[in-house]
Amino acid sequence: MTTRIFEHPDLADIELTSVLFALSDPARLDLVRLIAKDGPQTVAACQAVDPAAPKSTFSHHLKALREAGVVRNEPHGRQRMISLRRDELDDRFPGLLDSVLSAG
Amino acid sequence: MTTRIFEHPDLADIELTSVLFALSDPARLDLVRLIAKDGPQTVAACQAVDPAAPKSTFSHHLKALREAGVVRNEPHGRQRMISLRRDELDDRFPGLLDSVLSAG
DNA sequence: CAGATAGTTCCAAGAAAGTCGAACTGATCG
DNA sequence: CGATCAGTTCGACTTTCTTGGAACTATCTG
Repeated sequence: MTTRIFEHPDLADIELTSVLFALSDPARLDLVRLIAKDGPQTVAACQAVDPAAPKSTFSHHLKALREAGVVRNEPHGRQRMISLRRDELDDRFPGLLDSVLSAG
Repeated sequence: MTTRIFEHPDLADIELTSVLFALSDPARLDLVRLIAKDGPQTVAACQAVDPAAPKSTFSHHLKALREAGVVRNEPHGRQRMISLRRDELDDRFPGLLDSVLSAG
């Protein structure tokens, strides 16, 4: 199913340690960097960060980021759009995303 | 052995994902908060964050933080002092520690 | 309706982390 | 020196992550 609406944690329920964990994987961090830079992307476009990886692996990383509250995953026609919950995260953890994204 | 000198990663070798991972555990994050607030502490004093936890468990967390480059662990008489590598981390990942520590 | 497309979910296997008791070691104190 | 103290390391066990192939589902296109 492509079009199902996923659960996303409420802003207030997002935990710092979960966010840190989600960002602590290089593949996931690369993905977050991509959508931070280029804006919302389809899953296929996101996969550009590691074209060799199987779809299922990628989907798992997306799930981890979504459940941690880092990313939104919403139906968009026959595709899905992945977007960063930037404003929300900035609100809840001021400066966190900025420092992570600007880190060399 | 209490007095052995441990390896600590050079600042340049500290990786963002490793730091994020080290901080993604609640027990370790609590510990980092403690020494950020109260300054360098002996291991025993650090254990105040979770007095019920066995020493060995605690020691493993310390090792994880040390190897990630978050913390320094140095001999001090018959004890050891645990200190936050704050200036170094601020230098390498500006704003990161501040945002993590100030997060509610 | 038949394909093709875009992703997810299921399942299993391997890798990595966390947990904790027990043994160990170096420094200090009597 | 012998005992104690402060912490680390070892070893075994359990849990959680990661990975990836295969099956599945929904949507769009012809």
